Amino acid sequence: MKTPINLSAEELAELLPLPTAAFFVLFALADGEKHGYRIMQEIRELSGGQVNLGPATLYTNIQRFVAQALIVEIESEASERRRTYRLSLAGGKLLQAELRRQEEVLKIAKLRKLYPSGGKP
Amino acid sequence: MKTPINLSAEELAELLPLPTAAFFVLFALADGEKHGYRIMQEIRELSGGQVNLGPATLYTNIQRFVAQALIVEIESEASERRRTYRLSLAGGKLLQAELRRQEEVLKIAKLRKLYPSGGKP
DNA sequence: GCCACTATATCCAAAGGTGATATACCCGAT
DNA sequence: ATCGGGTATATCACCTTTGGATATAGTGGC
Repeated sequence: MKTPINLSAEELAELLPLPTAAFFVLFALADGEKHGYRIMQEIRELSGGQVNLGPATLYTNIQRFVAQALIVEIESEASERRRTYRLSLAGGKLLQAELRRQEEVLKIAKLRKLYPSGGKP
Repeated sequence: MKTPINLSAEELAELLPLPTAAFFVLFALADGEKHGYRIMQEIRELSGGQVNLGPATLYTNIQRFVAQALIVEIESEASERRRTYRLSLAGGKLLQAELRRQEEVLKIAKLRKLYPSGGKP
């Protein structure tokens, strides 16, 4: 898997909706570069402990994203034992598309008054 | 699979986050009872064609939800060839919990200004 | 009579997720 | 100094979820 493939816009659209674990990996990287283990911690924190990736889920997702060129490994940090990643342009676009998709769903949910969205208490 | 099990609150919480297909099945039922095929159409419409369940995904999800007593089969409609379902109380609670979870994520995304959320056009 | 659509159901393979296990480094406490 | 816990990456084997294909059958238009 040495050749990252640059996905077209159509191929990017076909990745939607993202599975939860995949979404959170991109989401965790959205506010800056991180190494794998840090991504895992971030996801646990972001989700209030509700989403907890095991190492298998984490690293297979990272490897897939690197192969798809949605995230990029960068050489920073003197520490040899860490591999640090950041979102690529395509990865950022994909994340935004997914967030927009999710917002559409919540809009419909609010219109249908499906849940007490902290409107006014 | 003749015995639907009533899940406790803890068991319900462990189902979060819901996989996309499972979420949409509950979501499609939120505004009223529907039969299987209608659920499928509703999901396609709700998602602007982005989510398209195959029959296997649809019916295995329905069967699982019935077994978990998250949806209930009801006898309405003279038509014999349709099986109509509605959300159970537990199913409704689960859907709301999932919607709340998703909203939390989007709140964080907005705080981090990760995407141009259609603020005011 | 035929075709497209509605409707449910199952088979099978592919994709995705998870716990267990392994390796190894770092650091603080005993 | 060493022991244990946390950091860090990686893979295995199993399971769940998903999706395309296939099957069956009723309905409605033309």
